[in-house]
Amino acid sequence: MAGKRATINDVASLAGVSIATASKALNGRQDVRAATRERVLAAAAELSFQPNALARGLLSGQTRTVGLLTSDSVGRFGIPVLLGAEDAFGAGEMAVLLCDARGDAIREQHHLRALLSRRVDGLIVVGESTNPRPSVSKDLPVPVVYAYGPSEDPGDVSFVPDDVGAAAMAVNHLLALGRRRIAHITGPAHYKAARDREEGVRRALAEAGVEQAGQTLSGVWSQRWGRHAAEMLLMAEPEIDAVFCGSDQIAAGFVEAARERGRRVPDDIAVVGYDNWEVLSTETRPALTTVDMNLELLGRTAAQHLFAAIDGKATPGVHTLPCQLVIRDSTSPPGVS
Amino acid sequence: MAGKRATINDVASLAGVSIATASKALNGRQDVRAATRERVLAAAAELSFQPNALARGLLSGQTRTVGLLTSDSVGRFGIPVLLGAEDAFGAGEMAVLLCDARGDAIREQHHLRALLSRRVDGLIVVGESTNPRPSVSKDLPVPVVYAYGPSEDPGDVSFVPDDVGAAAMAVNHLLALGRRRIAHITGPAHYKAARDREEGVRRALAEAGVEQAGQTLSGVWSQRWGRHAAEMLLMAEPEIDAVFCGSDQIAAGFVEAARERGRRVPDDIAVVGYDNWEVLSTETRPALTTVDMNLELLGRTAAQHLFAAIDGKATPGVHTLPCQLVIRDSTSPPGVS
DNA sequence: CTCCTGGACTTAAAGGTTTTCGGAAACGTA
DNA sequence: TACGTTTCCGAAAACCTTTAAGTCCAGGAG
Repeated sequence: MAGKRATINDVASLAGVSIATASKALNGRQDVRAATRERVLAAAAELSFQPNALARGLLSGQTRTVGLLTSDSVGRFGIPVLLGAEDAFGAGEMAVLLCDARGDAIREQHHLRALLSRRVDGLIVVGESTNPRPSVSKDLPVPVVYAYGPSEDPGDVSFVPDDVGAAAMAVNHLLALGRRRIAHITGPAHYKAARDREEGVRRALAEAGVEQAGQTLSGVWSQRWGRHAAEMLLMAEPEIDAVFCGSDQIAAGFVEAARERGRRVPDDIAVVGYDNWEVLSTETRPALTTVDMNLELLGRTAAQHLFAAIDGKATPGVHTLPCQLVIRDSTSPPGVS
Repeated sequence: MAGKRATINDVASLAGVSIATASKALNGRQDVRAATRERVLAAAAELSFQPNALARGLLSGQTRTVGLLTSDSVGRFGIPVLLGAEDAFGAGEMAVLLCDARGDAIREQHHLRALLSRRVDGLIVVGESTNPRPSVSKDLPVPVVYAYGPSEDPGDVSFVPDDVGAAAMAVNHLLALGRRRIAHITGPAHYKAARDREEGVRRALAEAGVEQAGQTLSGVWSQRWGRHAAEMLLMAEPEIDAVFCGSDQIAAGFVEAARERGRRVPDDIAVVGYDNWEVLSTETRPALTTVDMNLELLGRTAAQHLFAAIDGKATPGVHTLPCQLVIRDSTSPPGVS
């Protein structure tokens, strides 16, 4: 730990100029002779001078810092968004102040105050699900962008994955493989994600004039439920030839249980998962065809729009971003696997 | 987005006092009459005044902000540490500035400069493995604490999980169950974690006077390698009755392959994993007995010691923190499962 | 010679808060 | 009345940087 930090004053003294000249030299402004600039730069290097961002921020009103307020401690959604946001900021020298509210509204309020008092230039709020959440932007002096979990207020800016479209895409993929007895297993119905994905299934099947195999099975997002649902489904609808699962965990459970009951995946039953959670999707056998929600893209987009909102104008509303179908072995056409 | 933010000046004007008095009233200082304080507080509330942390930090030299510099984009280790740190800071109103270097040294340098210019009070550096990493603390004006990946410089403060002790604990658990033919499958030998865990195995077995079943199998950390290693091991050492795996992924792969070869877990072969990565450890069948590295505790401890280092004195050196064995079905005594 | 131009540099203000120190009022005592 | 003490409050400096405005000087044009 070195001693006191050098200020621009020290640099100016060492270079034998005023602090104004030093400032101009350091910031590449014009009214400075080349020789003088060089002297200042040398002095700054010698003292390893770092401009004080607080003083700069105090003056300019811009801190080049944004807050990221998340609710999902586990980081399942927050992390990719954070990475995407960092990506978008990266070159621009932005920094991210990260707060985790852990689903607690009063802790969220607390963090919000802390961020505001630190004068962040903007805020990204990441939800723990795609269910709309209370707006936080009321009377806030900085722009806010919602990622993954949209704001209830349509006047806010929100970015969410296109669950409906992605589910339709998954089902269309199964249809293109010639499968016609398609079932759907998903998570709790109080998740908008589950309802949206079901809606996508319904649309795709309706468009193709195909009947869904059995009712949609709603449970939880776990592997255990995937196994349980598989047992029920294979009993009730033994002739199914494809299943679209609402999460990779459910899909992994389904595959395991189906195999134990003598059904081969993908030959007898093709399986599509959701999330592209790689520890599951690439490691299970067969590797899972699954929907990737492009969360990093979501984060990047949110960050870019936060930029736009900061210095220009925002585009209010809930924007849906396309997902991507990652095709792996669990839906290989017969004979290819 | 509301208009301009209220300053302490506005509060003072509204309350009809000077800014000095307003400051004292807001900060709970003594020399201000109760009635006056109340007037100031009311004015602050009416204007929803938030003190400007930049101005305060500029004056006091303390920003109540720490930087967290991580290298593992995926967040496998960084996130729990972050949570633990937030926990330790939480009440104290600290904020965390998060940067991800993504394993790139020059990006790390870049982030470091950014954090320093923002005048963070301290730094936590999270490694992507327990391999010692180059020190970053040389001539830094703020204290640094290393978590998970220790610094190469013994003068720095580092906190790492006790891999050796944890592996010994796992093996002792297997020995206590009466298992005597214990094998070890782990990750790449260039990981210190793999070597440390192997060392723990060796010690525990030596202490019990038991011979290890076969050589330690080094591969990668994946489920695929777990399956592959299982095949090799069951061929070479068919009579094994326990396996200690260097990760939950390896363990999950082993269990799957072993079952396919007709070995029952835990009746024929008891299995212990490592990491307590819950999506694997609780969801596989049987649920995995595994080592939890207590990463949140690690983060909390690192944060607490950063506090100590900030305002007092640090305790240099590499500190190992105990891990915990989480016992589940994969090591149930026969007849219990 | 004066006036102007433009370049190179300096002075000073501003940004919001905390803190030190001094001042003023009120009150009690001589 | 003069003086000391206590209580409350205000003026101003300090933190560090940027920038608008001002100064000074050399050199060119008239």
